[in-house]
Amino acid sequence: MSNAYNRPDQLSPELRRRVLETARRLGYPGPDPVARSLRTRKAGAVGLLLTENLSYAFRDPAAVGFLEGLSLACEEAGQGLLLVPANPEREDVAAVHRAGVDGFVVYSVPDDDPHLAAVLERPVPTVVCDQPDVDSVDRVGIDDREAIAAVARHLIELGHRRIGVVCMRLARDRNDGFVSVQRQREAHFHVQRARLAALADTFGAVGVEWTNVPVVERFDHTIASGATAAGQLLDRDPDLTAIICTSDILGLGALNEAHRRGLRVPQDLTVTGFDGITEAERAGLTTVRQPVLEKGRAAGRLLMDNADHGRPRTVTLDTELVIGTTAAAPKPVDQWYGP
Amino acid sequence: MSNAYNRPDQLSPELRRRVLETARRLGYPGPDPVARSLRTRKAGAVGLLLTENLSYAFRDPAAVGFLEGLSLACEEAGQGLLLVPANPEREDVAAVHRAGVDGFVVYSVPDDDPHLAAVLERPVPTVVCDQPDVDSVDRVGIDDREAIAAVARHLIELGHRRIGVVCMRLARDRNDGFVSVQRQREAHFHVQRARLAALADTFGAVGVEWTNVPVVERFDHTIASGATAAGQLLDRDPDLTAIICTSDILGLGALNEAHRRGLRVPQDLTVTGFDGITEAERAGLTTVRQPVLEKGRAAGRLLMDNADHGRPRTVTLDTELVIGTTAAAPKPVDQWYGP
DNA sequence: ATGAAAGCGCTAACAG
DNA sequence: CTGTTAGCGCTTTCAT
Repeated sequence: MSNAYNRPDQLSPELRRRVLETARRLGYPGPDPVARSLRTRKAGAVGLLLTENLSYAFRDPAAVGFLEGLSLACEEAGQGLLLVPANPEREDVAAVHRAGVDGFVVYSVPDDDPHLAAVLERPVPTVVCDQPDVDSVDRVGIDDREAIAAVARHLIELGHRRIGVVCMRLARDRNDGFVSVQRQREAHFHVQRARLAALADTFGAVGVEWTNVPVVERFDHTIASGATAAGQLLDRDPDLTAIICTSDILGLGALNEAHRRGLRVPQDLTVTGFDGITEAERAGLTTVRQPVLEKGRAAGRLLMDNADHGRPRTVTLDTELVIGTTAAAPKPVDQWYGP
Repeated sequence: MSNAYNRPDQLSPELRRRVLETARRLGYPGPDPVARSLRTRKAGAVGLLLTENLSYAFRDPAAVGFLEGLSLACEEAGQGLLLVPANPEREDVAAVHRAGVDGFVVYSVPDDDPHLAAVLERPVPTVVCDQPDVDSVDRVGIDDREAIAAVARHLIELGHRRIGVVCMRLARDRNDGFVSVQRQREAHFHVQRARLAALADTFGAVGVEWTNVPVVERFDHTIASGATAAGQLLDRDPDLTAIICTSDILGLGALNEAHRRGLRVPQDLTVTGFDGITEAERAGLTTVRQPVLEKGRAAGRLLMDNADHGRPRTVTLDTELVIGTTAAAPKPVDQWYGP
């Protein structure tokens, strides 16, 4: 009977037909997938853990791109994709425990997130992407330091020395405002930490004292947040010649705020982003393009490719500096004040 | 032991702590979610079936909106969301059988899709959204006939009589080109069928012979498809004064094609869409706004709201005609030729 | 508070 | 080709 459903080749087509028909007549709804999974030890699905509310994944274009890539890989392998409802507000890890999956992909999660810990305790393979800085687990990402250093070098060449930074959340607690150097260094989001460190190094190398560089953090990753963050920077230091944002979404917000204040971009203010989302390229934002779709696909393939790897594998994807129309040399007057 | 994990209240905290610690020391990874699901008869997840390749769901803004709403509802209920990899090319229904879920949401699927049939055979509740025209199952959608009739009336008032239509795929077979009235009537995608029928009725009421109205179908739902479809219409009948598209994506393509041909919109050609996606509203497309996010949320809530309903429930959401800048009265010269 | 046992529905292995 | 059986890991019930 089981064979009729699972091994069409093991019995005659005629018999199979008869069995199936009888089963249907008896109201048998087909094999229970859960019982089957228990027996075969295969759930046929990949779990995805995000730090944000589930719905956020569909609002952030970069996350959507990642999901598209991941779903592509799942489709190739005939696996389902289970979005795990891990609300970051609550510490409720139960959803991770309840997920019937053969493996996890963890995307954009702080390294001290209890959900991440719960995933790592599960006896299934895991691939982390971007944020978590976890040992002994497969990982896919980009070279965040080098990627944003390219932006920094570009601005340095243009002559910018008086800069401000807008970054995404650095830890699980909400901290909308200026960020101490200590908080930067202790950031639990690996990507943000790496980008800030690289900016500090690169600008430090040309004599910019990083402790004097204002960095503003935003918990919510929205265009509106980017705008208020840029406003905060400009309020404190109206002489900034450039605002570096660690994401395009924030960068688009900074652009809006500049326009709102009557600042011309790039004549009066340079703005940069990070990610290379469509909206940003359309706005001409100078940014770093990263292959978000490829990241998702690579993560999925790594997970599904069951070559039992002795040591954790790492996939590092390429990025590209995109010169848009939002960065230019600072106005001469600014350079007279400069260091 | 089971109690230690599931009923913290049934035993002393001290004991619980001890049990858990011992378990961990023994390398026990926590209760197996699949075995638990088998026993409790709850998978803790909702399955989503789409007719397209999984990854398509992340490329179409309307689908993304639907997913956002659905994930919102899942999150509320603490349920996971399992994207079922149902490749429409293959007839492989196994993925539906393997899905360990407590219910299904079916979105944008033709009424003769074998995946849909497989879902309906599973002994779990199901909610269909938009496309499938299935009896005795909960449904959420909009009044497609009335929604597009509003567009038709608007164009009629403006004076358009010589129109063409671009629609999405009408059945599972690829048919990129003009559509016979019969194929329109037999369309397996309920939404497309309803919209075409409403257009026929509304224009028919003012004396436009529907058999003379060219309708072009596209299998792929992309901007590029919309462009070539519009081109096909204009090639056959350069005197068209308006092109009605059954989606914004197609409408954006039609807009592109018009520009490419040097046709001014709306002076030389009127173009309309359907959905109300952001990109369309930004382009000023005259369209019908439908609450895609609400549709997803409503579908999820309907599914999760376990009030055992005697009869199937239906949720019909409101739509709104959005007057953009892509529709205007046809040029006088056209009217001279008109019927 | 703890232990023992039944059984969820299936698949894989083996005997006929 | 067909029928029988053990057991996947859990939760629940009942007995101690």
